[in-house]
Amino acid sequence: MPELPEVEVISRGLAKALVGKTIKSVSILNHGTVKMPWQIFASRVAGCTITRVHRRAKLVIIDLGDDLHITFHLKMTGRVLAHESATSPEKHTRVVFDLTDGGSIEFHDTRKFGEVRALSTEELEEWSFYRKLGPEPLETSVSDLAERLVGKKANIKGLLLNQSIVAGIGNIYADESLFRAGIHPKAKPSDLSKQSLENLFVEVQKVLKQAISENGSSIRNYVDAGGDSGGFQNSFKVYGKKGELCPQCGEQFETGTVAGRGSTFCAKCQKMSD
DNA sequence: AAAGTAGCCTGGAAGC
DNA sequence: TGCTTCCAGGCTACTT
Repeated sequence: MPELPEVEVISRGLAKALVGKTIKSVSILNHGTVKMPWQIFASRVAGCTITRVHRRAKLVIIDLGDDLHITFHLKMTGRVLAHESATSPEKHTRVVFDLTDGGSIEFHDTRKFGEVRALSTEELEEWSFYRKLGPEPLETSVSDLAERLVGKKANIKGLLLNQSIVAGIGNIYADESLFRAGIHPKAKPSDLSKQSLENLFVEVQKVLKQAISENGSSIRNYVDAGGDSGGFQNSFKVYGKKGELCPQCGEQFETGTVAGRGSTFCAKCQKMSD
């Protein structure tokens, strides 16, 4: 499931491949993927030239000039692929943007959770999901990030996953950051010092940066814009390590549901309070 | 206010 | 072997 690092890597790859290219036409193979009237979507993007590709939270955003933006939310299994020449759609290809140079952009999504839109700048800024997004964790100081959690009584993992508090963190990087910071996923910020919360975000930033530098994590079916896998999954310390032993203390990792998600953690190394 | 859960989807793994 | 069940999880909507 692509999170901030994977979406960042995809966006950078798409930017290299696509800026300056022009969309000729669109084929919508699964109408449910396009979260707006499909005729409007198709007519808006046809003939437009790609000026920039970037990321906000877990959204890939392709700018078509100053006032039109294609947004892709990959959810669990979405992929955005840039092809240099004609390719035939696969079973799970949902939307194809044909380019005037013979290439294409393919939105591939096994489970159909992914969402694609083409919005004006005003529509984008008024979109409730977009409007509520919290700050980017790599563009905000750990002090400011920690301040958003201070005193809260909900479990900390749920807060990290809440996109309106901090944008871009999902289950993998939440578990990894909490383990590295030595904080239990069910700990409450109200039981932790500001110092501990700042340290958590130091670890969040380190983990996200390392994952980006290793081209993201490939579990299940993540691939970048060119179809290549990432390498950060080899650096996981807790995520998906159910039944294994903690490398720090040797105790067996615990697993359970926290904030509605599968969670793995070390009950000995990860504290509930300061 | 906050926490829990169903639902959206599919395929791969596990269980029988 | 082949069937059924479970599980993965980002996000919304609804309930407690």
